[in-house]
Amino acid sequence: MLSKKTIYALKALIHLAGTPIGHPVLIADLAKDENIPKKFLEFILLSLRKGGLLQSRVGKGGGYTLALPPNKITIGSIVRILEGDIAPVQCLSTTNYARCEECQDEATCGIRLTMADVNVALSNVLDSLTLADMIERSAAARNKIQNVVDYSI
Amino acid sequence: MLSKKTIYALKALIHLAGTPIGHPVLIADLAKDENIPKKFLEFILLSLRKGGLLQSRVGKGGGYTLALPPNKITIGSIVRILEGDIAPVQCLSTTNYARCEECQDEATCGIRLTMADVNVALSNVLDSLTLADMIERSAAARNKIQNVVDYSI
DNA sequence: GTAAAAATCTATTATTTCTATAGACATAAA
DNA sequence: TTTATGTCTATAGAAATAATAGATTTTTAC
Repeated sequence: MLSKKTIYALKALIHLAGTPIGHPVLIADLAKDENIPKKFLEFILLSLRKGGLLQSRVGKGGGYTLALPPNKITIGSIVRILEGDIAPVQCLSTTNYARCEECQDEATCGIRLTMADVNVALSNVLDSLTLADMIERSAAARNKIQNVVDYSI
Repeated sequence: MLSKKTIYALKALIHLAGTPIGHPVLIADLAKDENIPKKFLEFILLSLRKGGLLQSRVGKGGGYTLALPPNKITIGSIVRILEGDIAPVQCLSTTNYARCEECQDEATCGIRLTMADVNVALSNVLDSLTLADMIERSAAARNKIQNVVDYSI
């Protein structure tokens, strides 16, 4: 289950993707528009910037913008930055590996060997989806509803 | 990331799968053999029993046994019992649905529409893997190592 | 060069979830 | 009727998540 932090990040990124290029968005505005606690959002945006997904400018006229086009920002990269990892067990993590206290021998641990499949499946789907997909799907759903409404009138 | 509770459950189930049919295992023995805090394990086994994966008998000669053959116990069912759910957002959960406070309209929420794909991928892999797979893979890995050792002598 | 606008940093608190423990209770077998 | 066992209720401790506060630095514009 994704944490609130990650959901906030996704909402913020979707918002930023919808603003014209060259127009930085203020933390305060983003917080107000998306109903995210401002100080918490500060921390989230900073993480995303350090993770390479956002650019920021300090001072008057500053704010946040995407560092990449939306179709180059994968959901996987977002989740990895905010949740620390994707792997179902830490002994499978590449970015955050730790030996599992619970098993004697990693090489023959059935849990690990099986969770490796889960890890691959999850990584594949998360890395194949992008911010652009999120926006497209939302728009497509809105269009569909709009058409149904038009017909029914 | 799976909680310790779920890892403990997997270890316990693997252990139970390895004991002869008709021989219930005591909580105390399981706790000792697998290095799981006894009281915590009690709670876990009870959850698994209520979830239909284990059978128990009270009193002398009692203990726990699997309620199903290992190839009928999916990893998905285990995770659902211990973690409550698999869905990445609660508004996609079938067993534990809750409306998400963060979105105005579920039908057009880009996060939800995208996470639906993740949910399907995750469910598919978790429901395709079973306790028997865990055991087989562990055995296969042990065999492989054994053979390598034999050759090298 | 000074004032205002903005992000950034450090620290702390509050809340929730996860992990673990204790003790009383119920059930079944010998 | 005693002993062995799982079951239940309650609670405590630890860790992670969510949120807040205030001081600091950077940049622009006047």
